[in-house]
Amino acid sequence: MSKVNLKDLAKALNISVSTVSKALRDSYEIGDETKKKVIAKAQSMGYSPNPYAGFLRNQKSKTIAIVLPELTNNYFIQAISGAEAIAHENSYHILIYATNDNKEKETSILNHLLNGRVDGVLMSVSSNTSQYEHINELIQTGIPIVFFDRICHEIETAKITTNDFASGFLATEHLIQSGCKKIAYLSISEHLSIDHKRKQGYFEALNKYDITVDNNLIIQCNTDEKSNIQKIKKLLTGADKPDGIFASVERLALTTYHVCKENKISIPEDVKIISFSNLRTADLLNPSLTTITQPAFEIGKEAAKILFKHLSKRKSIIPNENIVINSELTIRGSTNPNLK
Amino acid sequence: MSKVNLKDLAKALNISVSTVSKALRDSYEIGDETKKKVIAKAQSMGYSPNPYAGFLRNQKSKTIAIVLPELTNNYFIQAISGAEAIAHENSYHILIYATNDNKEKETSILNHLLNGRVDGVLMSVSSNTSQYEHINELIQTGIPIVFFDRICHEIETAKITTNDFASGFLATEHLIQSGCKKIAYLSISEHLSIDHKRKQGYFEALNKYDITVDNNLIIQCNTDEKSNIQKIKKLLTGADKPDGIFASVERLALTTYHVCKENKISIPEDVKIISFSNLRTADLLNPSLTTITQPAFEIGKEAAKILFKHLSKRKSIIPNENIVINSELTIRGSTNPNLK
DNA sequence: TTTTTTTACGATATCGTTTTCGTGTAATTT
DNA sequence: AAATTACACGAAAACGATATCGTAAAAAAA
Repeated sequence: MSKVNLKDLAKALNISVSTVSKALRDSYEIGDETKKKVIAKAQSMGYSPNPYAGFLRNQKSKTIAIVLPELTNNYFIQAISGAEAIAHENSYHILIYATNDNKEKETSILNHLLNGRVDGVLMSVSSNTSQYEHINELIQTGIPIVFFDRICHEIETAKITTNDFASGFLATEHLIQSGCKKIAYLSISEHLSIDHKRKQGYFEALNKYDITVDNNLIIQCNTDEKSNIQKIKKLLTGADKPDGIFASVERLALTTYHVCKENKISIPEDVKIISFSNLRTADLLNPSLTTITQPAFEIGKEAAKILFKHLSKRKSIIPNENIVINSELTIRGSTNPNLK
Repeated sequence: MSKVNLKDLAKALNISVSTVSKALRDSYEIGDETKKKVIAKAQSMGYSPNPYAGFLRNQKSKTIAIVLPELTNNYFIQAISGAEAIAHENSYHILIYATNDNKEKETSILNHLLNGRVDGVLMSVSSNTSQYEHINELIQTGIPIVFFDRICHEIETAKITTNDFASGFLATEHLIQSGCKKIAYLSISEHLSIDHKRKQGYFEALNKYDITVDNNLIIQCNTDEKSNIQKIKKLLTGADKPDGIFASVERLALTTYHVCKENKISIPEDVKIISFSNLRTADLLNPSLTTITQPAFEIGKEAAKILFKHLSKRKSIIPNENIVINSELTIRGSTNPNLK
């Protein structure tokens, strides 16, 4: 009913607060009989320790933050889900924050975390973040951070990614082997390392097959859906249209699908599409979408595991480490008419 | 760098801790000059108040919990996203918990919240929850709960839902008007009020058009995907197969799509499908899916707003209230071959 | 001038834990 | 019997911020 604290318990048992506390924490200083009595009473009175009092005392909050560009994104949600599973195993709590891909909000959120509200942070940076003082400040305060997916190379800590370069290469090579000669790349942001690596993979594949890079085929997209539609429409209805598209993220592939539908461009006949994606309905789309799928759940789990490993060691400095978990190519109808 | 507290600030300024505290909270007791000095120093030393100290003092954590059956669900994610927006406006923090649709985990999570870790809870109950002591206990501790979507009628508080009955009716009527004579209902759980209401709407529509209810067409599904596939396959390949399916939740519609694909059953020619769904790719599916879409983002916002309204009033008891935000029917290819 | 009020600040208790240290009793050693 | 050690517990000081109360000095009222 009303909240029971140690004092109430002590009064009910006619012993001191410190004895109750020690009994509940199974201290060697307390006799077995007393321990039993205390535990029984705690049970019957429904005692549950006030978390904040403990945090104040030990400076440990048993809480981590997950900071992400957006929530309505299949990849991030799966990653959160993986991290949640590990957090629950470790009796940790998760605070969640969305930056809306906005550096100001991101900075504001990190500043709110400076004061010890959380013991550690899992983070994917926003796509327009190119300076990192706000992140460094957090680390210098002694709050460890683990990056996943949209990482910061400039900061020394653990980073979990997928094999972006190799996957970018593979995706592009798959388009080439499917007969594409003119392949466009839909870029999400020039500031993001993942985008850069995927694009490098794309270049490498073009190079291997002696295809010259055409800068007009590299479309710089952003978070503004309408402008993306414009750009992709222009690309697909222009004079020099591509026969293959490699979308760096799921959202851009879906936009492309919409543009194609709108303009009666048929996939894969007119243009083949491949995309990084964690869409569960990829195989139900019209046509089904060929994807590079990241093991998002595993990536979330791994990031959380590394963070907890260091938290339990009371080491706030996480040494630099790059962990790569490979993505998988699944060929479907958007690159192969037989699988449509 | 290292964390600065009030004491450090006081020492640096050569004034007392209480003066610093009051100056920062803009108390009338403190002179303007002192205030300015304090604020400037706080800025320059990077002072940020320790949240837990304040919580201990005022018993307010500025944190709420969102407790959900699962995270990898479009509806819930949009709802979280809506709640997050409101929470951020109110400078509140969000703890997130997934019950995995498991009553034990749900109970364990709520028990962890009993001790004042959060000021309030937004919740969608797990589908196998039929007893509510764990929820009542939380409320009696003085922690208000607002339900959304999967609500508990038995508990007196605010509840946000969509017009489940009317939408169930509308969905079924749409199938009937599209020519269906034998309509199956895919139920998610017999314990859930949303399922019950949607089913009642289904009954009502059948009744209006003089179609007798056939219990063999009401398929009781659950969280086990494999068993659902079995049941739906049996339904669609059996002797008495339906020509229309109303899926109570998105997941079951997607399972049905998979079963149809696997067994060469064509939608909408062989069977028409309508479903409650918040899938962003509904119009890109093959065929595009006719949906009843809940305004999930709005529902999350509304739930959070109501909770915060009561939290600011310091009233821990939220009077019973049923708020309904209507869903929208979008007709697409799965019920209309022309829109395929 | 004396008294009252206002202004501006400091000392301190408090929130609920944990933990260090102290202490009285009983058990063991010399 | 005296001295030492172990045992079981209590008192009290933290953790950091806040709010109540008290009190000098200055200002206003008498």
